[in-house]
Amino acid sequence: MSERILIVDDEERIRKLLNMYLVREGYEITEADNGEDALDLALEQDFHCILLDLMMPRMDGIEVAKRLRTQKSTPIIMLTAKGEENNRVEGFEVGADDYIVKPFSPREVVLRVKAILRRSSETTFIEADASTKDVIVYDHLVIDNDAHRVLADDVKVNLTPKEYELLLFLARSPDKVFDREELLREVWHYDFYGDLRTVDTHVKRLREKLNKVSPEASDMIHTVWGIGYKFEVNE
Amino acid sequence: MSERILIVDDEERIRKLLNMYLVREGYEITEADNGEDALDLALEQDFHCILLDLMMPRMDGIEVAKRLRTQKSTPIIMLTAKGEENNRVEGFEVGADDYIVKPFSPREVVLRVKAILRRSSETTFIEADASTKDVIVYDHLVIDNDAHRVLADDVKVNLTPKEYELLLFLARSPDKVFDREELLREVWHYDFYGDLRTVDTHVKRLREKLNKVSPEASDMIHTVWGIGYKFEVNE
DNA sequence: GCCCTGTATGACAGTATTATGACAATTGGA
DNA sequence: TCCAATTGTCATAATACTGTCATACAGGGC
Repeated sequence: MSERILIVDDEERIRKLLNMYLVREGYEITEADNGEDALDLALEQDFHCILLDLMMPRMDGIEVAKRLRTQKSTPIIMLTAKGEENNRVEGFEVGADDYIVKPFSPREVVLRVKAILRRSSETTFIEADASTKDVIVYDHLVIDNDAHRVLADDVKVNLTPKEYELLLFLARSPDKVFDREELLREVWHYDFYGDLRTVDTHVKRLREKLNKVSPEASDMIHTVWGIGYKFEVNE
Repeated sequence: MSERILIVDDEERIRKLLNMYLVREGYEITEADNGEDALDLALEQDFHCILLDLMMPRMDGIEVAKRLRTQKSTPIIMLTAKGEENNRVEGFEVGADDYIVKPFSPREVVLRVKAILRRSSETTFIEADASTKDVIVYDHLVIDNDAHRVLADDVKVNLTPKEYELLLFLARSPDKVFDREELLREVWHYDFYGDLRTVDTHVKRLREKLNKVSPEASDMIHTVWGIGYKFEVNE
């Protein structure tokens, strides 16, 4: 029996994007494009989680959450545009369980949904994620995400935000090929519609910086001809 | 089996904030928005710790603590607004184990809760409080939190309260990056909704004062472009 | 080898982010 | 109350980062 998720956003584009990624994970999706419908749906059906846009015409996310909370405790993940972040606290006040700032990466949303569902299903078991320090270690490359620091052969490499994000994303899924479109969506986030070749340039700059310190580290970023790039561990 | 904490405060905003941070640490949370419910809950269930607001309608924290203490010795951390501090002594009289003044930093609360739980679990073993001395020592920088004094290359640096708090906060989590929002929440406390750039200005002033005495000490405060700041130890 | 397609590179202009300095508001004592 | 220190905000200057494009280069099929 798959878990049911309600997606609420007035932008169809966002709904479809989330839908696609969540269906792929096996969730059953329902969509609503306004707060009123969302509230009705959420009250009459039992969803396991609700992805709720903050800003919507007629009834906004805060109001939906507030009213829903008088009846049910369905987990809510608020979607909020940058700049609306001041509503963040207000969102938590009315009982949102998590917050995602737009534009998000679809993969990130999937991870958060999973986290919420896990949390609400196994309230007994605690994962001490305090100790889960976020460090990726390979022979010639270490990425410490807490410190936001990259070491190639023990030498610090200064990366720009995009270079860092790109490397982190690739390194988190070693040996998996991503095409440029996918990378733009994940690293540049969904609202970026730029030149695919932008990725190439960033890969170039990233390799350049790594290569200066450690050719081996630089070589971990492979070009897959005709497809895209991957972070290769073996060999 | 996770440890159970009861949060008692009439302000929902405060409850949610504490809830969020404590859940993240793996604690199991129960909330109450008034003293009567709190007392009932605390008597019928066994909590490992109670976060108790001092000022509440109907039955205040003092009264709750007093009555609870006739039956149980559950550790109590009192939450008290600035200006209510006169009740502090009275609070300790009725058996509060610790005191936190509002507005607090969420992280601070987590630390105190951990401390209380640690203390109550190892009542047999006494840790020599010499080791608990709150002094942070680095090559070019010493922060003596007992004396509230900062030495850069053995020279005393006069910092304003905010500068001091900022430095202390950063230095307590070396190599970890904090964004401006997080710093505002932790150093400026949860009720501050100001300009994010306020952080920049304080960092500037802090660096200025440190730099005058020890450029090395000043350089420990790193800007992480696109993210925020961190206190860097290595290199 | 030759061509076609895809990738790497280098330069540049535009954009975003941070540092700084000045000022007003606030606070905390004397 | 007034003064001095501290604090928050803002405009501006100084930096750093990005995306795009034109061009050079490389891989693969024939």
